[in-house]
Parts: sequence; C-alpha cells; structure tokens
Amino acid sequence: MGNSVPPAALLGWFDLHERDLPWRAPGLTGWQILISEIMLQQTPVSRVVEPWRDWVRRWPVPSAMAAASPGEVLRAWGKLGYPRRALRLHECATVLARDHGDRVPDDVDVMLTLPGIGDYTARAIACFAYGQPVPVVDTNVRRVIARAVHGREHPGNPSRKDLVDAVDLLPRDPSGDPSAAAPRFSAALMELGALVCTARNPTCDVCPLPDCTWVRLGRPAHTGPPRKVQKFAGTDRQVRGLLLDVLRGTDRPVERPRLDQVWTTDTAQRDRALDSLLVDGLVEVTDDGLYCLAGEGN
DNA sequence: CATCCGTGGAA
DNA sequence: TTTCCAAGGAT
Repeated sequence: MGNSVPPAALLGWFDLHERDLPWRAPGLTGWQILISEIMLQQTPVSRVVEPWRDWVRRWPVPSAMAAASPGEVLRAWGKLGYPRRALRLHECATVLARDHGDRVPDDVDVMLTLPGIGDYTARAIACFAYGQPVPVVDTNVRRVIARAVHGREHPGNPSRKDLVDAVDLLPRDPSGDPSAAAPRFSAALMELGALVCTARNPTCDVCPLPDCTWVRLGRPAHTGPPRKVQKFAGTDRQVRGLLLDVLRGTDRPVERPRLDQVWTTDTAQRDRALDSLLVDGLVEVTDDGLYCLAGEGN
C-alpha cells in the first residue's frame, strides 16, 4: 500500500502554515516543553499561550516549582481546567528535582514513570525536546491517520495500535540521522490535524496530502456506534469546579458554609464533590476545620 | 476498555 | 439553546 502521508508534501505545507507558537522556539529545555504539553492536554492552544509564558518565567526549573506549595500552583493554573494536571505537574517537579538532577529525563520509559506523563506526553517531550524519532500520537494525529490511511472520518478509541500506525508514517532518512526529520514531521502532522484535517468541517480543498483514502472514498460519514460526548452541566465535575473556584479566589481558608453556597440543588452531590477534592489532594482541611487549597493551611 | 476529570468558545 | 470538542492521564 502506498504512502498516504508523503513527508515532502506535508513538510512543504508546514513550512508555509506553521503557527508561531512560543514552545516551538529553538533551545527550550525539556522542562519548558513538559509544561507546555501538560497544559495542552485537553486545553486549546489559544488558552495556553499566555499561562505558559508566565509559568516558564516563574518556575524556570523543576526545583523552583517544587519549592512552591501545591496551592500556589493550583491558583496559577487558574481556569485552564482539569486542575489535577497542575497537582501532578507539581508532583512531577518534586520528583525531577529530587531524583533526576533537576532535569527532565530523555528516556521515554523513565518519563512514563513520572506523575501526569502518559504515552502521548512522554513521546512528545522525547521528540520535541530531545529530537528522538519516536511516534507522537495525539488526537490530531489519530484523526489524520484515520482519514488519510484508513479512510474513516473519525478515529476509534485511543489504543496502543495507534503507535504502530504512526511509526509506519515516520520518515526514515535513508542516508542520515532519522532524528533530524522526525520532530518536524510529527509537529506537521499535528498541525495538519489542528488546522486543516479538523474534527468538524475539515478543509480538504486546501489539504496538502495528495492521496487521502477518506477523500478518495468520497468522504464517507462516520459509521458504527455514535461517538459519546461527556455531559458537563449538572455533573460532579461542574460542582468541583465551582468549589475550587471559591478557594482559588481567596487568600485565607474558608468556612464550610461558604463552599456549601455554590451548589444547593443537591446537597449529597455537593458533599460528594467536596470529598472527592479532598481525596484527590486538591483541597485540605485545616486544624480549625476550614477549607483551603492543598498546602495552604495551618 | 469505559469512565471520570474543567472550562470556554464556536457551530 | 444545545452540542461538540480541545497537543490526555489515571483508574
């Protein structure tokens, strides 16, 4: 079977249309790249740019963040969403400072042992920070492969098989160092998914890929079980967000009734949400029975 | 493998 | 207004 993603075509397009994102600047450290990748997990690029600039200035090395309290990091995280990511990043900083010489390791398997670092992020750092020719598979890449290679509108559920598909696409420089081309190829693949081969209304008329299977088949609509979209309104996630927003907005620990006010329609759900924040380590109770962000009590 | 975990903007 | 979805990870 032919190559559905010829590197020359993709890279030529990338040369013209690459976004000027700050974490793509040359010479960044693994730690700076790591921060960007954590922030970009499920949060759009446009909302990450400013916080990322602030964070790399405020916490230039892991030990700097490790010296801060979890609550400081959670407050700086603000409304980027999924605040457990911020907590894990703080944990990660602590481990890096203590066990890894205050640097991000360059080995994928070592990175996979770190808090908050999974299959995608470990390889993204290995590739973009350290130039390694490892497959970097995010939702954009999975969608491009689903269409260009498999002829389907949407990818299936994430699977480790995705890595195999992505490896097959990686350009193998016949005469030289494969690490030279891999990072730019993976960045281009992600960029294509983000800008052209989008989930809704892909602009196939400007796509640089000359032989997309999905287009050749006439862009068949998605078949199979409907893709599930998570609800938000009325869920524990919404309640947790409201509770945490109160604690982010105060310097001092607050009384329980202050938190109880944010959700009165279902008190059992409210109590469950607060308890889950305590279990997750995002919130703590002081000796006085007041509530605060982790590490900001007593 | 399915579900849970925030938030906000666009269609 | 509702729905969809955005550089995932942990369980």
